[in-house]
Amino acid sequence: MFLAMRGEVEAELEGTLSALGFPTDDRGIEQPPDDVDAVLASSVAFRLAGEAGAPPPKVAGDIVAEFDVDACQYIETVEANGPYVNFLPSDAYFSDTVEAGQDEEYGALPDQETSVVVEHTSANPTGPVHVGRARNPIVGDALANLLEYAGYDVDRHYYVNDAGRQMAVFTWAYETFDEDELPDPERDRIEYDMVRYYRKGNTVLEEGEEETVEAAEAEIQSIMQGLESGDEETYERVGEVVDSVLGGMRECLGRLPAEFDEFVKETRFIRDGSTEDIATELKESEYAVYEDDAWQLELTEWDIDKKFVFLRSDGTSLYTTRDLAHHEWKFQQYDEAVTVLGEGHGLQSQQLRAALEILGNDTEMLDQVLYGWVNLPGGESMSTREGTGIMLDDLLDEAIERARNEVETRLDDRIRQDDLTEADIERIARQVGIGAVRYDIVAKQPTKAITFEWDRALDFEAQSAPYVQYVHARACGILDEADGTPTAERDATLLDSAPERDLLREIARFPAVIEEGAIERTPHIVATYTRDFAEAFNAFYRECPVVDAPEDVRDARLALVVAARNTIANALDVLGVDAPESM
RNA sequence: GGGCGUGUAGCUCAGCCCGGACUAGAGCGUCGGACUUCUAAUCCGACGGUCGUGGGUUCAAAUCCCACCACGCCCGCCA
Repeated sequence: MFLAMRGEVEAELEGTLSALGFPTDDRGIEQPPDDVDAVLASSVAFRLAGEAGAPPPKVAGDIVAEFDVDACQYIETVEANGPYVNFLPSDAYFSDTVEAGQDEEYGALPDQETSVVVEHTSANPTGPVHVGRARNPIVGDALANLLEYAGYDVDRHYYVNDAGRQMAVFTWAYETFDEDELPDPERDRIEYDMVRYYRKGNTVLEEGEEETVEAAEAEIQSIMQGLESGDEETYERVGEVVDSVLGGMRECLGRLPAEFDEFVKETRFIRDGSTEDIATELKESEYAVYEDDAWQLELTEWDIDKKFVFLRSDGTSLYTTRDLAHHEWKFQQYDEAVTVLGEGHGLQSQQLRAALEILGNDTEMLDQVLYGWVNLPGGESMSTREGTGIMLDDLLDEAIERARNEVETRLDDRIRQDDLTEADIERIARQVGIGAVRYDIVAKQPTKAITFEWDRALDFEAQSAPYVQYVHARACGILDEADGTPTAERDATLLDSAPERDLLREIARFPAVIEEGAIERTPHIVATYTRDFAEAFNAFYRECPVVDAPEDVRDARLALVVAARNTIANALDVLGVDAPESM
């Protein structure tokens, strides 16, 4: 109802300002601080004071006098408080919020009739997913969820870099070394098995005998040429390595869970000739220069000093050239494209954007969300090739293990008699453990750098997933105890205490949080919201008994609890965090 | 050197895009309280801040502009 009320305030305030002869472009609508009863307020009187030749409070008074409250369903009164114009909610605001909240889909916005592709993770298929990369699927998945809630038609893509030198090295190594030359795999899954060849190959290339290295380089070059020229046999050889490693990584990401609608291979854009077409088109552009035997783009017009090489001196394409074809392909199929990528790709993403513009694309369609690295204490970075870093599998295992200990130590203190089975304990440990990891990462602005520390990543205290999950479990506990759904007869005017009203206000603004997060591409504001919401719910829980309340109050409060449960369940769903019914 | 990002309580972070009720909010930690009650993974209270520094714009700056400092990332015919 918040969105509806904001619409009313926007429209009526515009009319009011216009009637008073003021400009209407700046209406100064904002959310007042917590200790003010209003849902919305306007600070426009400040800025109009000069024009009106009157002090702000006088202007605010004039606006209040002119404002037509009767035209608004959700505004009870408008009042001036010093220079501010405050809009207070009507009974309908609260009762409609209760009604809207009964919908299990509450928070989902109407269909925007816009398709958007969210590309995230896209880690090179060289080995197990480590924590340094894990921020990408967690942020990307939450962003995709958020856009879905906001009414967009979302596809999730993983762009597979299967055409670069890394994969040629990997293929050569896989075909060259015997299993018995390698250490035991760290975990029984295919990518842990495979990465041993990759690491061995890189070690040999760095430290091996000259002759060995030369022979290897020749083979690697031949694989790369095979890929570039569209040789079927080469694709099959490389594809075997790529597909098996990727299969394992996919299982790992599935634990988060992060799932994809499509794995788009880079080689696809070589094979269909689109990369070559792009290169031809770029050569003809006014920004193209041929220098040092290579084709480059001069991008100073975009404030990029570094020239962008799009064809090597041997005539082969580069990663970013292929990515241009990839992006044009996305533009053809979707209305908008969002890419989540590490901050290391900052320059490349600027070059990509500029080149797409040169090719005549509307780059407004493209939104690149950058996130900072996750480093090890001491500033060491995580590397698949070097084998440094914390594996995501290990982090998740540890998180589940610690969560299980928490569940078990609390078992004896439980008041609620719902007899958790071993399977329940396992499930809760998984929900809480993985939820804590995801929440910890998604709750922060992605641009902040993170240093990985076990205890911090696995902190189950407040401002973490379990804190919010507990609210959901409490709401479920009440509904469980009340045994049965609330009757259709519910009178929202009975929900008139401060904790009830505060909770309703939080419920009411959930759709606005979804809308803002989707527009700004900031899933972390949903996490911030869940904390505010949890605070409001816990105050309600403390002060307003539900099950033992008089019948009419009980019915109203049960409906409120249902709305609260749906809200927090969906907010957690956006974040990709499970909502346990019991914990 | 250039580009991008970050800098808010001892620690981890919201708030900054779009200036206004901010006398800057949370959590952790510390100290002190609350379970015969719908789950205490909760709640209540206390302590804790030159919002990196300096200038500027404005009636009003954590928020906008400029300079500087610190840290991170990038500046490959790698991906």
